[in-house]
Amino acid sequence: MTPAATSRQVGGHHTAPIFAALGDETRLALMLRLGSGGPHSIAQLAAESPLTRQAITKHLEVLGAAGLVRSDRRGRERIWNVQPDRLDEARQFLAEVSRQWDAALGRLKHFVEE
Amino acid sequence: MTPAATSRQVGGHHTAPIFAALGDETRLALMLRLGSGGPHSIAQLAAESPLTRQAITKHLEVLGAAGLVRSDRRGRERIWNVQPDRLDEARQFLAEVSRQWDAALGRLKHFVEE
DNA sequence: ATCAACCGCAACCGACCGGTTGCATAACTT
DNA sequence: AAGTTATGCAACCGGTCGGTTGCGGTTGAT
Repeated sequence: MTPAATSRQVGGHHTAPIFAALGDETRLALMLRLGSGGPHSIAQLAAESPLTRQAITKHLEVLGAAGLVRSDRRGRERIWNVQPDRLDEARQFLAEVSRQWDAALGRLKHFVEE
Repeated sequence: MTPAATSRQVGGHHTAPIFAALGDETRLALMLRLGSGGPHSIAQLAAESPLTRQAITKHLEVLGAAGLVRSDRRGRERIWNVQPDRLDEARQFLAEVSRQWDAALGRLKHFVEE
C-alpha cells in the first residue's frame, strides 16, 4: 500500500480541519464545556468567558464547519451540542499513525537483525 | 467536578498546541509519511513534496515544538521520527470529550423521564 | 583540495486568524 | 406597545502563518 493510498484511506484530507478547529485553547474549552455540561446557548457560553459573545460565536462556527458541533434553533436562542462522529474520525487518524509507527520500528529492527 | 477541574485533568492546556500542529494538511502528510515509512531526513521528505525544503523544515519544527516528532543528527543530515506519547495524549482528550458527552446525554434523558 | 549535498538563518510577503466595536433584527416579557 | 434579551452581520485591526528567496556553513565524496 502506497503512502498516498494510506492517507486517502485514513480521514481523506478533511481530517486537518478537525484538528485545526481543536487547535485553539478557547475552542478546546468550549468542547469540554459542551461535552461535560450538555447543550448550551451562545449567551450561556459567553457568560463564562472573558471573551465577547461575537468571539464565542466565531469559535462555535469554526467548530461547526469542522463538523465537531451542531446548532439547533430554540426560540430566539441557538443551542449548540457536540457531534461525536468527527471525534472518532480524528481518533482513528491518531491510532493509525501510532500503529504504522510501531510497524515501521518493527521492520527496522527486523532489518538490522538480518 | 467543575469544568475547570475537568479541563485541568485532561491534558492540562498544552493539548491545544498538539492539535494545532496537526491542523495542517502538509503536517498531517508528514506524520503519515514518518509513521508508515519510518525515519526520514529533511531532504528526503522535501523531495516528495511540491514545497521547498525550508517550508518542510518549518513544518517539522512546528511538529517538534508540539512534541509529536523528534530529530537526531546523523552526519550532515537530520533524521526525524515520530514520538508516539503525545499522540496518546491527544487521543485521551478526544476520548474524554465523547465520554462526557455520552454521560451528559444520559443525564438529559434521565431528567426528561422524571 | 574541490565540489556537491544537506542543512541553518534571516528577511520578506500576502493571507488568514482571533478579537473587538457598532449597529440591526427577531423573539420573549410585562 | 414598549423594553429587554439573544442573536446576526459587517467592518476593522494587529499578529501570526505558510511559503518563498538568498546566502552562508558543514559534512561527505572524488
